[in-house]
Formats: sequence, C-alpha cells, structure tokens
Amino acid sequence: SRATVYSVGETRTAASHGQSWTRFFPPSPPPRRCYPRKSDPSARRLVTGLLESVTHIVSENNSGDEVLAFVEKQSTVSGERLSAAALVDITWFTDSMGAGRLLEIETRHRLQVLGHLLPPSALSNTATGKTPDALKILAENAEYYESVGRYLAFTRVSSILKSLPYAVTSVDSLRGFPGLGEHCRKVIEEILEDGVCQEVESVTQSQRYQTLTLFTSIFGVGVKTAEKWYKEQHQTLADLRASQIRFTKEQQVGLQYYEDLTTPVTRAEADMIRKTVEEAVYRYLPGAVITLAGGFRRGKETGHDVDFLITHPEEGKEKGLVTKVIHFTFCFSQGLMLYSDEIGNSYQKCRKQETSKFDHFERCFTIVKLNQELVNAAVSGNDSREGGQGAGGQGAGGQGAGHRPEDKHWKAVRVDLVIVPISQFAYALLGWTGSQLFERELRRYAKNCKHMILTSHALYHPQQNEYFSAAAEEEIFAHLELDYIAPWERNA
DNA sequence: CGGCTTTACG
DNA sequence: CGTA
DNA sequence: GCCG
Repeated sequence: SRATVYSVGETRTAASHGQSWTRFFPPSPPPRRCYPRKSDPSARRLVTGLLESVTHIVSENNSGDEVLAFVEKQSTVSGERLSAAALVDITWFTDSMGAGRLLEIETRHRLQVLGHLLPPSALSNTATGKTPDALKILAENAEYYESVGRYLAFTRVSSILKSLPYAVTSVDSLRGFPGLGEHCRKVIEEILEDGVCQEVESVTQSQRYQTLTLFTSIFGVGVKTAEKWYKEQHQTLADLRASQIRFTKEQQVGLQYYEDLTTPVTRAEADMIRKTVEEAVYRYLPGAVITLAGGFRRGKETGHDVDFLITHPEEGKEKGLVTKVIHFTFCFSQGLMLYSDEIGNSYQKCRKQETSKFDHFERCFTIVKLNQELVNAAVSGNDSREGGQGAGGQGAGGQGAGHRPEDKHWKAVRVDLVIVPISQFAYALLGWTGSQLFERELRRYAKNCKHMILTSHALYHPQQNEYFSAAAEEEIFAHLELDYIAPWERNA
C-alpha cells in the first residue's frame, strides 16, 4: 500500500503518492560520470537517507545493470547496507498510476540484469581483500592445465558474483544461480566460513601456479611456452634472462619492458595516446574516424593496452597503406615505436572471388613509448619533481633486471590499431569492445540460440545463407533479438 | 557425453 | 604457438 | 565445471 520509490535516469517524475523523487544519472554516459558526485556531501546525504527505506527503484532508460551498479556505488560511498528494493521498469509505475494503486510486480516489470559492472569483491580469499577472486584463481589454474571448460565454468561464476551489488553472506542466497554447481558452492561456503578456501590456498601456494602466472604475463608467452620453461626448471624472470632460451621478438620486448607492460594503463594515458594517433591518422586520411575501443570504451579506468578502431565514412578510403603510414608517422612523432607487428589484409589469398564481405582488417599491434611527464602534467598540472636528466642514455635499451631509472620519463604501452571498412564497423566495434567473456557468451548465444555465427566482421545465418548488415551496434543486438547492451554493461 | 567464441595472420 |  |  505504500512505496518509497527511486527514479533513475530520465524517467519523468510525477509526484503522486507523496513519495520523494530523486533523479540520478543520465542514461548515456558510463557510470563513472554519474551523479550525485562523491564530492557533493548534500547529494550523498540525500541518497543515504533514501536507501534504507526504498522499496522500488524505477528506471526508464537505464538497464538493471546500470541501476545496480549505481546503487552499489552509493551504498559503498555511504557505507550502508543495500535495501532489498525491486528494480522495476517505468511500466510498473505507469501501470500503477493507471490503476490508481501500487501493483504487484510482474516479471515484465522487472529490469533485466545481464552483466555486471563493478567488482565489490564480495569473495576475496583473505581478510584484507587484497587477494584476487578465489574462483578466478581456480579458473586460471584450470587454464594452466588447458582445461577450457573448467576455466569457463569458474570464470562465469566469478563474473556473476562480481556483478552482485551486495556482499554474499550465505551460499543459500545463491541457490538457482546459473552455472553455480557443487564445486563452486563448496568454495564459496568455505570462504564465507573461515575466510579461506583450502583448495584455493594450495593453488596459490603452488610453484606451478605462481610460475605459470608469472610467465604467461610476459607478452609473447602463452600457457604452452610457460609450461615448457617451467618444466625446464625456470621460475623467475631472472632465470629466463640468464638462460640460453631462444626468445621470439615478442618475448624479447615482453621481457625488456616487463615492468611497464604489466603496469596498468590509465585513462589519462589512453587519452594521451589517442591524440598521437589522431595526429598521425588525420595527416594521411583527414576524414578518418578514430574510436577508442577495448576496456576503456567499457568505462574502465585502467587497461592492459589501448585499442583503436580507424575507419572512414567512404568505403575503401581506409584501404591501403594506412597501417604503414601510421607506423611511419608514429616514429616521427616523438613517441618512439618500440615494437610493431603489422598484419595485412589478405583474406585467404588463394580465394579471390569472395568479395569485400570477407575482407579482413589491417591491424597493427604496437608498443609505444609514452612520455609520462606529459601525462602527469596533463592530468594534474602539478609535478614538483625536477629530475633533470632528460634524454639521458636510454639508447641501449634498459634491460637492467627490473630496475627502472628514476629519471626514466617514458613508459612502454601496448597499443593496437585496427583499420576497418565502414561496412563492418559495427561488428568490429562490438568485437573489439569486449570483454572477452562477454564476446564468448554473446557468440555462444548467437550460435546456439539463434543459429547464427557472430564474428568481428559479420553476423551470418548459414541455413539461410544470409548476412546481416549493421550500421551500428544496436542493429546487431536487434538481429539477435536482444535488448541493447551498452558498452559499460559488457564488463562481465 | 558433447560443448564450451572466433579465426586469420605472422 | 601467440596475437587480437 | 556445469549444462542440455
């Protein structure tokens, strides 16, 4: 008979039942820009006061994921317990208005929760919460034994748990969760009970896990190679560096810049790199369109690399030497290219008749030298360090086992450039925005549920021999009969 | 018990 | 086999 | 490891 309601997003608010209405973040930008801002104490108080008594959270233009993430963020800020409020669509409100009373919530009223956004780290393996997610550890360990299935099973559950806007306090509350079976339940139960799971502990303690984790974090090293080196009794980076191993070019730079490449790339750094890319690209293709993809497009604040899609409104304009051109320009504009691997566009060179539909992207996987002082200056405008030593002797490459000179003013960053024909842009964008798990689940759904094949080039229906064109990501979801999922909802 | 995203390129 |  |  009585409800306290939260309105989220652009929902129009007609005050009716005497409830107070609060308007939250606009639907378009990612949650990191949502308001009320943390710094606004009055806004926080407002939210705090409401959370305890809220029974319904209404949104018209935000997904369940967004709303959950927002609510979670607020409760984190205020240090409060989340209410058990129902997440409902505006239709519940309008229906209730129409009926003149508060209606029971039906399934169709509920906001769909598909993915997750923020890691509340409900399940950490130690009290400090510093340990990585327990199930993710089991997933990685499964990966090291080349068990894709187990990797996926653990990863899915880990991902779902991360998506929960509340801390898990009982395994029973998780009953009925998809993908959650006996093994995962046992792990969760143990952690809830004594803070640690014995299996997870023994995995993280194991030399094999530690070494493979270290080795596979080297650019150019996968599970196979890591395993091989491990069996050869190598355990540390120093071991590798001192060994007689014949490294590939990738592994050489992977070791040389190990520290930098395993240091998260910040959003500010990504923006910095974007400027360099723009400068290079526009010089040769003024009408080009450059899009930041990958994790940063999903709203993440850090990443392990920076991905850019480059296209041109006029089909074909992007073709040709663009990659090469970019490579050259990169060298000339102060950010030295430390490594680059160009991948051409030649779809199965023998098969010629398959037209542009199957054109593959020109790609360029690079490692660039990013001037960090510029980034620092750009981000804070206040750097009191003097350092001096400017261009000092970096010439011979700083492979000193892990030390990083204080005066080193740059950082190696992985940057991927992908040249895309405009006709495939939506698919490329969808494919390059990730996350990896999201891509797998989406493609699995396409195949098993819709009998279609989704790639980063196209959506194909083999039985009807039909390709679906899409000018925007929204159209791809529509082809798959799915509600649109915004980039920041694809972090799962 | 099969399936677990995708698939070309270097 | 490793890269996206 | 979990699902169909």
